[in-house]
Amino acid sequence: MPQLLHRRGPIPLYTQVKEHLRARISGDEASDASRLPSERELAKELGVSRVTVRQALRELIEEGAVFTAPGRGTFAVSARLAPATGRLTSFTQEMIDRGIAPSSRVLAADELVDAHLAEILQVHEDTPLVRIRRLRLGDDEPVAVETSVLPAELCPGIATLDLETRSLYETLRTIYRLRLHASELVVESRQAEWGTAGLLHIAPDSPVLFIERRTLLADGRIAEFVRSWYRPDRYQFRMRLAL
Amino acid sequence: MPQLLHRRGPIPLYTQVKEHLRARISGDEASDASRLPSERELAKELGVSRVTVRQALRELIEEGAVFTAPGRGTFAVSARLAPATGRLTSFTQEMIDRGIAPSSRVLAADELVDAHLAEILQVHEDTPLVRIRRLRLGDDEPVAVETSVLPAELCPGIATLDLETRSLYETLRTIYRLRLHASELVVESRQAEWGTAGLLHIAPDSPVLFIERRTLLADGRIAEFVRSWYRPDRYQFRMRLAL
DNA sequence: GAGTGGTCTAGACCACGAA
DNA sequence: TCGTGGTCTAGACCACTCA
Repeated sequence: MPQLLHRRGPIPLYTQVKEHLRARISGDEASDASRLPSERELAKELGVSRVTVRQALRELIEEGAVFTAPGRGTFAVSARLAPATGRLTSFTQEMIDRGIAPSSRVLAADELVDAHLAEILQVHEDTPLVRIRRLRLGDDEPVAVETSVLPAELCPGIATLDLETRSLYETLRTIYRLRLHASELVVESRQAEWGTAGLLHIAPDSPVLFIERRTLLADGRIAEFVRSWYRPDRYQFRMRLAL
Repeated sequence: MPQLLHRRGPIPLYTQVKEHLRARISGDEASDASRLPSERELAKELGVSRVTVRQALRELIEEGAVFTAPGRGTFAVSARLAPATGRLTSFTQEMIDRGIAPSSRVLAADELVDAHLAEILQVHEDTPLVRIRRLRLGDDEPVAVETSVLPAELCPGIATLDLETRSLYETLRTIYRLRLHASELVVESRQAEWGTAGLLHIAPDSPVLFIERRTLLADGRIAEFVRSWYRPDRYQFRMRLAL
């Protein structure tokens, strides 16, 4: 058996096992719902413990790439693209995935104090906030209007940075070292207001997809509150969820 | 230390540890982002192995209830409701959570053969299909119109069962023993068609939240394809996602 | 340097499914 | 009956954080 696994390297063994299994699965595309070797066989074959194999399998299960059936075995979910469940992609990534060139135009970026917004962000009502309003474009056509509000202390000076080509998430992660943890979304169907309709080049009162998002840090603090209005013909919200 | 854990019972130890920790977290609501005892302490205190504690913690992390910081410790994400990430709740459950009494009226249930629908369900074009069209109500007011299409072989005779009080998911799970695995969703904002608008008691062309859903079995087969039209004032799509 | 979570090992017993 | 995944144990070493 080839020695594929690096035991001293920086990559955990179970990650290597996972990649090995992923390659194996996509190699066998022909066979439908093909069974993988048992956990014990894999452990022996790769020279690792069964616990390590199980950790690799657990992550593949979470991604929807395989499933287990107690008493029967582990099976690949083949013949389909299996995007990870419950993961959120940014506007930027979403556009790239669809083969559309994303860009942004900053309409406004200012600092303010607002009791209502402070309550939404769960900070004291006189906390300074940053508000960024952007027009999101796909292939240079308007796709969405987006207003982000953040506590100023989390990202001092963000309004002066380049927010037209860089993703806001990337900026928060790399420049401000914030560990973004989860998002809470509310998705609605609404009528476009006059101003929004004008920016999106649609008729006032025509339907828009309205998404409200709060992004949380690992410790539960709220990093940003975003309201987005999407042109329904240019953007649909897609998601894969576990049951 | 009290003997809280049943070792012979049907409930896995790590589940009991998880519930113990959950109770402990919600007990300490006052202390903010409070640190939990270390994994080794918990293991000793509860008389289980560290691996078992880690499995409990892993599930709490997935639910967003705690987070870990290597070298520092494990912390509760306190002072907030932390719904599980990436989980989908049924219409029935969603209404109950909001304190609204859900019900349904079956508008039509028939068997058909349709090449276009068969393609969506990824079955042969002359496969018999079942189509169920329902009006979903909350506190006896119309909330949504929903059309479900399923391969007839997966659920023979379903059209004759009670679909007004029982959830369709529950019926598929308990009566037909189908293991529902994941859903793929597309959420859009649309104008209401004439017939849909009438059923929902809204004006034609007013915005509706349109959700298209394909539910997959563990082996990748498609169990159902659902199109739903929601009244935007009575239903918003809520979700918590990992980043 | 002491304590933390992250990784890894070599065993063990159980319930379940298939032959 | 035999093999499967599910659960559980008692250890071990590592990189990291914090005092």
